[in-house]
Amino acid sequence: MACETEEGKGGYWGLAARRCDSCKGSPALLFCRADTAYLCGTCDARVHGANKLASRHERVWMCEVCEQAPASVTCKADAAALCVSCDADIHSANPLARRHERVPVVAFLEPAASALKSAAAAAGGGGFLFKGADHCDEENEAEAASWLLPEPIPPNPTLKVGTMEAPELKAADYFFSDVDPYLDLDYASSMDARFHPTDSVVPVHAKAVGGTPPPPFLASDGGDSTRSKPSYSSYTAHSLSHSVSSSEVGVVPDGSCGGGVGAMADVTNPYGGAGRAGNPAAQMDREARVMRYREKRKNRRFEKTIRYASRKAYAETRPRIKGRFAKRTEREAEVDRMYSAAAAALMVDHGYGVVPSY
DNA sequence: TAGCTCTATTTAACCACAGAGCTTT
DNA sequence: TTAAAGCTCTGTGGTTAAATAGAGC
Repeated sequence: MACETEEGKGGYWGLAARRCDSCKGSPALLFCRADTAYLCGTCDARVHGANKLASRHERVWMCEVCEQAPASVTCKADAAALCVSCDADIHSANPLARRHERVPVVAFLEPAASALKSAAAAAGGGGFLFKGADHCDEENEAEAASWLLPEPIPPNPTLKVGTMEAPELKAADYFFSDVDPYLDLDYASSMDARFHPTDSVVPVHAKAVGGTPPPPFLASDGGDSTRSKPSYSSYTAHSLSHSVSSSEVGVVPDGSCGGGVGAMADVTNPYGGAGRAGNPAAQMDREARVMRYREKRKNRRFEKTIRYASRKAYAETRPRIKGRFAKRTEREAEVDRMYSAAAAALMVDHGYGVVPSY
């Protein structure tokens, strides 16, 4: 799948990617600091493979968002290399984005293709670079991208998957490697509805801290909190998810689309609306929505999360018959009540306060 | 190559009940 | 306007039947 299209169409959203300073034809893939030049993969290999001195030129990837400037930081949460401008724009958008851990981009000396492979390996195969090598992902991305592209783009029969010398790969495989086939740009509203804040916390915890949200569980590896998995903490998972959704909605309104229905309608008809692709406002809106979607996708969790720890506790202690919940017998209920009363009294005696009766 | 059988894997439904949230008084 | 009572709905986990996929003949 190639996002890059015929000459003149340029990069995504109609924003032309910066052209290679050498061949003037292909989109620039990287920036050579020594030469102060933007180069495509082919020209990079040619220029920096010419001699030993040239091969020691430090190069950095282009910004994955604007494709106009060299990347200056790598955002771990977004798994994307960003230029100064895009970094500022994106990470000042909302509180969650501001928490993204970013590290200065590391220049590389090896040829672009090798650097890509290294980056892909470093990302554990799931990184933002070189994902086009995965055929299944490529198909899914193709489908997803087909929903997003402002205009239908015929597949490029000359493009081979994983052929890194094809600079066209960059725009598609780098940028859309994050696009989920289950594209749902209206995800925020639906999730907001589903996880209403008033129903998203374990009540006991919320009360215990007097309304102040407990600190989120951090990843055991000490990594950045934006990507950490909560360990048995429904509060963390859902309060975080909600904050993402609500903040995104606040930052990037759907504009003229008029809410969820409109947004979805726009997605389902990406080619609709004559002249939309050429409408800067529409493009910006589209860009914002895709960015919002990517942000959500980064925080999406597929593992089961527990919203109510107390209910989990009840469920685990509840009698079952062939896996199904069974009614407690009167005797069991009586024992349970006695135990609960005794436990409550014990806790009161020790100053723990009264716990909800089982 | 199509059709059938068998095996392995995945998915969804079922159950009772505590508690949140809403409505009524 | 506030508080209390009553009602409705949600979420929780282990088991199992049903559905699906794959292999072999």
